Amino acid sequence: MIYKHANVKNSKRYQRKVLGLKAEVSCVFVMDRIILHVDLDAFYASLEELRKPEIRGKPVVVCVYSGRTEESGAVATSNYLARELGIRAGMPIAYAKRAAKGHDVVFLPTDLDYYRETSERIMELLEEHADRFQQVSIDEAYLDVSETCRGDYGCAEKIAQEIKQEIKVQEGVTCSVGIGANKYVSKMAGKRKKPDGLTMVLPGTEADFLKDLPVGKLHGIGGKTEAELEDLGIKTASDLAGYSLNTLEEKFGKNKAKLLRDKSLGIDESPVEQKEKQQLSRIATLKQDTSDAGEAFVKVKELAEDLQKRLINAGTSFRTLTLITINNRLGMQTRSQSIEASTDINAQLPILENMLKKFLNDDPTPLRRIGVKVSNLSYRKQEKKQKTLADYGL
DNA sequence: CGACGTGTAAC
DNA sequence: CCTTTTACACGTCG
Repeated sequence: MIYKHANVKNSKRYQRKVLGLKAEVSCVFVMDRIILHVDLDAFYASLEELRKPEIRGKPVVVCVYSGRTEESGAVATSNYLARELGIRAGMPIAYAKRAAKGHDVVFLPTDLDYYRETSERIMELLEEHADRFQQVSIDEAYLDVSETCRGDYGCAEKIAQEIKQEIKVQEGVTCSVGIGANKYVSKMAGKRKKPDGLTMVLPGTEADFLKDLPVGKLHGIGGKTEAELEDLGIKTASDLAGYSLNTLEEKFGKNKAKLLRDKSLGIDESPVEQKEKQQLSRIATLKQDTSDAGEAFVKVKELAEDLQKRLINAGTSFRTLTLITINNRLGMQTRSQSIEASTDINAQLPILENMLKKFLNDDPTPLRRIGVKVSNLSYRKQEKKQKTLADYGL
């Protein structure tokens, strides 16, 4: 038995089977996969409630303060009570305060170290239940249980229940789990019931499960694409599924058209695998807008310092350096330059300084935010080292 | 093709 | 008057 995307050579089950079959190797069975998506519910807010019993039962809003004024910044996560007031992730804090007026809402700053620490323990716990594992963010992961469950969705459901129970008991937080035949379907399944949900989409029922969803709710389709689809009269997943592929290709190009069609039907072949980071970046809001290169460069040096630490932790060199600027009208621009592989950003500071000067010369619109990115990374091959924070870049 | 800049999307 | 970090696709240029 061979599983799609299974590491065939290392699979004991495969070796047994092949050795047993000997001559029959040319006949290959491809087993459908079973994937779990686990999403920790309102993670930051839940952790704050966990350690601050006095705020439980209240709307809680965890914020990223930019430091510009007392209240400027955005919402990182809100708990479900706050969401009832319309307070959502990404919303400017000023708007959230307006929505909170007259209610007993708790506003807190993020404590990323605390969240990361807890996340790391939970991810380790999750990984133990998976044949293949992929952490996608601080609060989300995919688990491939194809080999363990061998097509048995009851088995997958049992694993999901165990996971939910363990996380609840050991860490005191809830999660929502989606189960499906691929990553995309498991993700969409998990969204169906939150918080503390468990939703399974059996193979063959994907299109039916998705059919009434507005296209903007499909993972990977955002506001822009939603608007373009709307122009074609496409509102729901089933509209999209029934739409002429030719016409989609004319509007979106072959690749994106295929992607859209797949999303409408619940098709996704991408494997569950932990990927190496391809870029590292830091961006920050300036205390005040400036078109003075010297002033902005002070911040660049700070950010570079920080990136340098992460670079060393990750054990990688970079070949491309990018200066990111966001002006006071919130337009983003980038200037990048490729160099000989380097492991030391500080040695490349003059390059950043030049890019910044040149940039402000061409366009002196005052900058609001500034950032640095390194990409084109190559990892030093390393002896099997301990799994550390840096491994997942959290 | 590689380098560079932008746009979209998700967290 | 609005965060941060990452991925990836696409257009363009030389």
